[in-house]
Amino acid sequence: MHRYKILIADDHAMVRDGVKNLVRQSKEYVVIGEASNGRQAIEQFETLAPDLLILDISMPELNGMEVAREVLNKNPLANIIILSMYDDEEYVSRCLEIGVKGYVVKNESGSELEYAIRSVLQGKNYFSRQAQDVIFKKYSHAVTKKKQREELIRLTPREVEIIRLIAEGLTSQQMADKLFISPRTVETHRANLMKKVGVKNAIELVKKVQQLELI
Amino acid sequence: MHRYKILIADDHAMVRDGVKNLVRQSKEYVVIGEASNGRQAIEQFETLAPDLLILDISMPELNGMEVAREVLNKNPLANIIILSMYDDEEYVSRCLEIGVKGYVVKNESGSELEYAIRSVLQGKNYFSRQAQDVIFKKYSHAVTKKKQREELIRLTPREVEIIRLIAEGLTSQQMADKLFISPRTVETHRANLMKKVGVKNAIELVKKVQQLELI
DNA sequence: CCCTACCTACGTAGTTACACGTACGAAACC
DNA sequence: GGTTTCGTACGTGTAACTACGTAGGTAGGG
Repeated sequence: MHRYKILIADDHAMVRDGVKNLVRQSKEYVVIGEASNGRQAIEQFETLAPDLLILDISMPELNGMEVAREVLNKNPLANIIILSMYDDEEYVSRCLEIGVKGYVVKNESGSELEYAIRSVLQGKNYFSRQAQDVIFKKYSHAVTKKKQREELIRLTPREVEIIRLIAEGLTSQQMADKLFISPRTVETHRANLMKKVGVKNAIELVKKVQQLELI
Repeated sequence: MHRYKILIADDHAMVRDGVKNLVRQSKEYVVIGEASNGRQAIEQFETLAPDLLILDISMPELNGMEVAREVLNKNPLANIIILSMYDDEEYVSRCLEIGVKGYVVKNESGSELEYAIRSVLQGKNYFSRQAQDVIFKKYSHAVTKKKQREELIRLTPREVEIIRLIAEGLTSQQMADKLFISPRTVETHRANLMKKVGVKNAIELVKKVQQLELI
């Protein structure tokens, strides 16, 4: 019978034992190795070729994220779950960027990790609720900020139309042809827009608008 | 004893009953009204002034999101939870933008809604796991796409430097002064950048780079 | 009826960007 | 030792943008 091979890296034996116990409950998984620092984790990953690597985020030598980055550099398809004490936004974002498949905050229940393991081995991502929360907050902050700024700078419908075309890279002449107005009118709108937004050329204008529009 | 007043709007009596039952289990809440369409929901909200409005997303007359928008327009501090069959990305995003405090997918367990009610009345937001998932996916897609594209279009360090300055709205002359190089050199870089990225002017260039950089 | 906001349009003059090239030295890579 | 990549630099001509104005018509609200 095939069992998924799991490698655990954490500098606290107690945590490793906890994970081992959890994993042992299911016949589908087997822990084939342990590491207590980042350097070891990388070495063992290469010799043991596990199906899943569970990494504590804080370890001596190399921390979990650094290990993840190195492992994923050589093996982009590696399955990695990060265990962390913190649901720090910076950590979560960076883990996402690095490409780890799971992020579990330690104070969640054990079943959280269990579920994460199952999901990741099925090819899905699993970021625990708290980890998602931080991204969610980031996102909703962005959305509300967007609204606030939209209210600060009020553009007329025509101006919105114009600025979209500017952002698409059209010249005044092209916009004029498209809107059946004089290129001079387009330039007036452009000038008004720049004045409203408080910038001094079209480049900054587009940049500003891009920022307000969605980011 | 003070009880939080709740107004329920859903076109299915069964759902309303379900919610009522759920709410009745706690002495802290009381359902003070029901509506079976969007128009009614708004009217009742204004006459009853509930502490919390639970809105089904699909209703005759006005749907839940439209109701939410109207109510929040007049009363920006209103507490609103949206109930939905779908974890559609579009819905979730729009609800966030509108400013609802909670979004619960109906096939989640009842305790999900219970928790949402509690959270929202405590002043927190609550978007159920599935709803967060869509935002999460959106975000992680963005992150991985960013990485992919970064690899597709490889810029030299100097080019990165130049493009940042372009994005700040500097003219070629200003960049030249800043970098102690000829303005013609700056223009060469600019031209190379436009060629690499595949656009035809600085505006599009900045727009493109903005997109790749974070969104 | 007045006032404000909006869309429209123009003039002049100066600045900047863009397209099309070419070219050379340094460093890195094969 | 050749090739590629990168950063540097220039010329010329056209197109586009920007700054500074002015100004008429229309729709809506007070």
